[in-house]
Amino acid sequence: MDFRSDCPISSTLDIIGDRWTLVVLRSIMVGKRRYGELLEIPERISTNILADRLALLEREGLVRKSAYQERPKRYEYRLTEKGADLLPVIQALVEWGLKHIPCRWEPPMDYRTASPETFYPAEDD
Amino acid sequence: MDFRSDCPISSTLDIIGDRWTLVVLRSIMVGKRRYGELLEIPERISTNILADRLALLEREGLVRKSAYQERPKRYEYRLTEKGADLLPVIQALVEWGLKHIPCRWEPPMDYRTASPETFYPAEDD
DNA sequence: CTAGATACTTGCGTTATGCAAGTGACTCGG
DNA sequence: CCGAGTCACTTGCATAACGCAAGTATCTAG
Repeated sequence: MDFRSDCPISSTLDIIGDRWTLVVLRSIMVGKRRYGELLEIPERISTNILADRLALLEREGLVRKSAYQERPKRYEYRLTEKGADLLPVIQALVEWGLKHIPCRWEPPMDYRTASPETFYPAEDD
Repeated sequence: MDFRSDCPISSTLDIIGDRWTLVVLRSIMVGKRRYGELLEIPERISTNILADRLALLEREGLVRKSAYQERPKRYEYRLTEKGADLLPVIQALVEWGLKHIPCRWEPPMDYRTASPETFYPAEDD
């Protein structure tokens, strides 16, 4: 990974600063863990972009892929601590959106005030 | 502006979710107000992208362009309340970057804990 | 052994970004 | 009044990212 500068803002954006990465992360946070589930989000992400973003998130250590069953082998994606730590960014986006864009869907309050730890319950496997 | 969904997260990202917009906003927050100053940021933004992002920020009402002198007429860009309200997003990006990316430049603490009002001192003109 | 489900990959056209060079308004020194 | 300089962009063109549709690979149930 090379960064545009050593500013922590631009560097973070070098990793997650595009149209889709945080949307995928948000979706995992609200419980969508499988590729098929993620394809069904209302933003209509396309298959190649989703695969690409999941690979990027895994490569950057924000998400971990693990088999949740054998025969047939199926995988799910879960947040790591590094990924869950983006919750404050996402929460700040929620607050800005609700204040400045009319008629947005309002997430439940417990999501808006949750802490990152809520989203990586078991780092074991 | 059309949005991918009515989720406040994806909608906010529809406006500012690219590689450059928040970097420009950050630069304005730390006191760079003129086109020429903004061109000198360490991330090396190109002229067309900067002009494009400034136009977008103005169109979306996050930034206001105003003449700071006549003869020769010169303009500067200042945050509106709507733009300054993105400070929490930027601060969250700072904290994540400092925690998870090694060797980043560390902004002064008063920037990291400031509130949006700091950045739109006078809405008059 | 064939249909269906899951999880991707490939191809290809459109949009966004990056780099270099050019333009237009103004100002100042001679 | 003329030419050089500054500021704030704009234009042209090449590369990278995104969006859509279709195809592939693996497994499983019937």
